[in-house]
Amino acid sequence: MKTFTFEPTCRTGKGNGTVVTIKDVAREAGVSVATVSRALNGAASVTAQTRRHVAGVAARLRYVPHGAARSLVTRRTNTVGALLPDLFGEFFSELIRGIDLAARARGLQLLVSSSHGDAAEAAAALRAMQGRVDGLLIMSPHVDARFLKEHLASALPTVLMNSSVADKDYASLNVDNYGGAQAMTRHLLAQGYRDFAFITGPSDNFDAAERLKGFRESIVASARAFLLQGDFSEESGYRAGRQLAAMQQRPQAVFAANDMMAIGCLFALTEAGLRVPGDIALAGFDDIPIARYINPPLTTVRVRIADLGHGALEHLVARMETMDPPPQRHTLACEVVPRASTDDASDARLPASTPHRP
Amino acid sequence: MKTFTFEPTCRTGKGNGTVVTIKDVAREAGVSVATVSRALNGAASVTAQTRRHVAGVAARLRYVPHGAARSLVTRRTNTVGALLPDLFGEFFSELIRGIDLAARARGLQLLVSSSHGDAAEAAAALRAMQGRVDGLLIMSPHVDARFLKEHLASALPTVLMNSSVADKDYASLNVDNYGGAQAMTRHLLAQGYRDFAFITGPSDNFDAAERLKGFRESIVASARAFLLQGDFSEESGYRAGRQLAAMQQRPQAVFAANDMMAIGCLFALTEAGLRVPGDIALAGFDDIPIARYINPPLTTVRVRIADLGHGALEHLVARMETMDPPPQRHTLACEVVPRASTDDASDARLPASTPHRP
DNA sequence: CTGAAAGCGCTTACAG
DNA sequence: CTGAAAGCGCTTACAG
Repeated sequence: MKTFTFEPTCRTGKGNGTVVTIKDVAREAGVSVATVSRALNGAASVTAQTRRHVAGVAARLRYVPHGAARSLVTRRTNTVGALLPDLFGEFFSELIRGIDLAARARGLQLLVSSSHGDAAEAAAALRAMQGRVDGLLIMSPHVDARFLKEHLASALPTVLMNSSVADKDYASLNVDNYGGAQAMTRHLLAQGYRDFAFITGPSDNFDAAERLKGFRESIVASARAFLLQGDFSEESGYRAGRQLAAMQQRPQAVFAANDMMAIGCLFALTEAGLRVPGDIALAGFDDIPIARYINPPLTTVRVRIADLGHGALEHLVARMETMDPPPQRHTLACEVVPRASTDDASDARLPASTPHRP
Repeated sequence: MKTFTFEPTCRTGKGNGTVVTIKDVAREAGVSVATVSRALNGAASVTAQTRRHVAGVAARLRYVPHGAARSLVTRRTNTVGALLPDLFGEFFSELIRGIDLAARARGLQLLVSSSHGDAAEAAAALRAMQGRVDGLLIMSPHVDARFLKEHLASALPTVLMNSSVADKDYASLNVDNYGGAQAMTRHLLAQGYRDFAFITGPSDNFDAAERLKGFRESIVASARAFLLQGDFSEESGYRAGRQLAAMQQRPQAVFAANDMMAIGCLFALTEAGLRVPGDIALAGFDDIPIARYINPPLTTVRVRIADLGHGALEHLVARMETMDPPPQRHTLACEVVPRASTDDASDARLPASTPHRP
């Protein structure tokens, strides 16, 4: 209530929208700013009575601490950054969700940044985040060990997600793309398929390379395989499917390096009058939600994407708490989900694929 | 190179990971911190030569400005916050993508927060963001005008997305749910359907209420309609579909308040041996990607979700630049996307739905 | 248990 | 064109 006549900005004014600071609260409450700080931050040394009083005044004034000021002195932002290549589609949706849930549980805010078309953009994004976060989660095809040494402050805790960086200085959490592709290949072999086509992902993509490697190294001597170049897009899968349909000697089974390509391929095959899996079996990788809904439902490798985000954040928190132990590289297992696209007899077929009158 | 023997923390040390500050750059460059600040921020008053020199030293030292310190003095964080109810699914994925793209283009960072199960959680999230962002994008079922007056600093620029808040004090951007439902209803009427079922969304959801209203107020006198309660989940759509299948007098067409319920409904209908649209037509709302891929492809109302995010951010930026004009309420149009689920003869059918041998 | 004071790393009038 | 100094809003030893 003590309003000074000539005070330029009405600091304690409850009328307009001027920012309320800790000083205003201290003045109103009749205590020092130190006491306000302690009371509001739950320091043990404050009387319960004082705490209540200060809290009441702060609430009445709608006081919100200035984050930057606090960060400046505490050296903590309570924020983690997530540097992602894109935000489009289910994959990133799930990834962010996993990260967000874990961050929330830890009381951390989440700063996101995406759409880095090239290394320069990624570097700019990295720069913009540094000095604003306590830790960093990075997923980017443009990022290698050299890039990180160049652009990342070594003091900033960081965890790489699905990264090809194998440098001892960086912690990471990767999906076991190799193991997943291997498991799928063995599954197909176990079903009796011996003649394969593999639709690859982009040649510069680490996930894609690992999946290809897992496939390649699991093919037994008695089987044959050839590659079709793709780029993870539905479009490229469609093109591959057209090629397959045009062949006179078609493979028995197609393994696409991701679900979107498998779906594109499926359209091309069906369009050409081929039945899946009757004429040709088809498998994907990722288990995106659509995989269950298409006709026939798609056999694929399930990647628990939200778990990747969650796990990476937990890993990051561990590093933020103590940078002492050397960075660790972790791997997240995936599993084969058998559905109708590789097996006519599968129970996994959805009712939608076998309509009949009652 | 001027290293002082007893300096406790090796500030200019390029060896370890201690934080480099503007002082270190100033000392190394042999200028004042003011000059470093000006040079790095592109002030016009600095010599090109000085600027180059300072920039070189800063780069060599891997200097990154401390965001909090800068924010404290500039009163800007260059960050906007997005308060969302959830991050699950295509809708939020697209929304965040739209926001992120627009924010990037404006050089703004994006702080996200989600998963507010109730008003208390939303309030906590709101609090945590204030004092850390220059503006706020809010989408939350728990937020009404009273909540905002209570928890939101009036000085913080804010834009509500898809909000029922009609208070003159708040800016907003809403999808035209009413108009979309109206357009779909008229489309179905134009196709000759006269007997409808409408599967509603959650009763406390604003989007759901607007869609229902749009449907209700567009039904002509010669048509009949009844409601089935849903909650936007696929599961609830499935239940509605079971109910429909069990009726002896089925409606000619079902309009679900969102695509996920339409998909659940489709499964139940197909499972019961009913053909869509032969026995019963089906329409949804949202045009999520799956809508195109199911069999038959789903007639729906397209909501340009990324545009909602993009538009809301642009609206917010406008308010951040000048709070002078009174808050405005904008609306984003949507459009009917006719597909096979309401029309056997539609060209929109995917090849996948008409397989045949060559 | 509380207060006065220093200081976090910046930017920006104010002089020169 | 550049520097010295004040100050942004907090927290935290340091005294009492």
